[in-house]
Amino acid sequence: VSIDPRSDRPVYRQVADILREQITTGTLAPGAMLPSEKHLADTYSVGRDAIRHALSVLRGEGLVVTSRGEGTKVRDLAERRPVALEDGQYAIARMPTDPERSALKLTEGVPVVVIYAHDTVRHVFAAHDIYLTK
Amino acid sequence: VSIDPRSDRPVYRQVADILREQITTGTLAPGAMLPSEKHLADTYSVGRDAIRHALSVLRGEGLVVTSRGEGTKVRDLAERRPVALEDGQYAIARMPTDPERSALKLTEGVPVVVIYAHDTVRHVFAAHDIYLTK
DNA sequence: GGTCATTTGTACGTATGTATT
DNA sequence: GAATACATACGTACAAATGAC
Repeated sequence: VSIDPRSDRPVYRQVADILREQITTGTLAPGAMLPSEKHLADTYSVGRDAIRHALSVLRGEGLVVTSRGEGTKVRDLAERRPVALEDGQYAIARMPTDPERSALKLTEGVPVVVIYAHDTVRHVFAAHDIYLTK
Repeated sequence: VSIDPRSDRPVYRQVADILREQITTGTLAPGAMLPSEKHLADTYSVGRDAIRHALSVLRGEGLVVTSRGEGTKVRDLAERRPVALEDGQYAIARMPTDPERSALKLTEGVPVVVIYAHDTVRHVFAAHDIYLTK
């Protein structure tokens, strides 16, 4: 499993593919720490840019979580929990605003789901924590 | 309106704040092109990195769309359309996979909403195109 | 409590590829 | 074809958070 810089597929996506494979097959188990960005960069002989971009992809997919000063670990895919929409409520998905990121302790690349009732915000969830039902 | 590199608030967020302000107040009207990344970088005396990061934030919020070789323009707001969840359907939000990005012509930083019926994907939407109702 | 090494976050620069005009 | 604009990818540097000691 190696990186081809000349491939049409961007390097950062190749790295994301490799790590995703390791996560979904269990080589990297839930709760396990990934190697540091520097270590990964050295391992695959790519820049830290590409590694960070790859990790951002995986965060967006809800596969890993990253903490500053600590590192990146495999999420417990334990489960999204159901959230039901009530009458008169509607939901949108988008990237979080700054206060939302702070409140939910979200890292880069993680979307939120916002539930409105009568054009007022009722709930804000990290997207990978929930699924919406009728 | 200027950037303070010594502020606690990251430069890219300060830039995003400025542009967001201009969009929401109408200084940058829907459909209007933003200055190029290079132009913005020169204007605010920051690196292109910070500009790109700022634009990524705005894309995630659904405020602008970016096309390679063309530029970034202000989205027509208030054009999310309602999508109703049917019985047995559920929806999740996340960042898109690669095929999804291609199919929907999404750029960096834009989440998707995926509708499932009986654990099978039924629809995939760019998050900023829709809102979900019961 | 304080110090240090480690790790991620931000920010700059440069270069090259690719899509659009 | 040429110019413009975004995408990717490398490098460097420093700040800030964490954990170990």
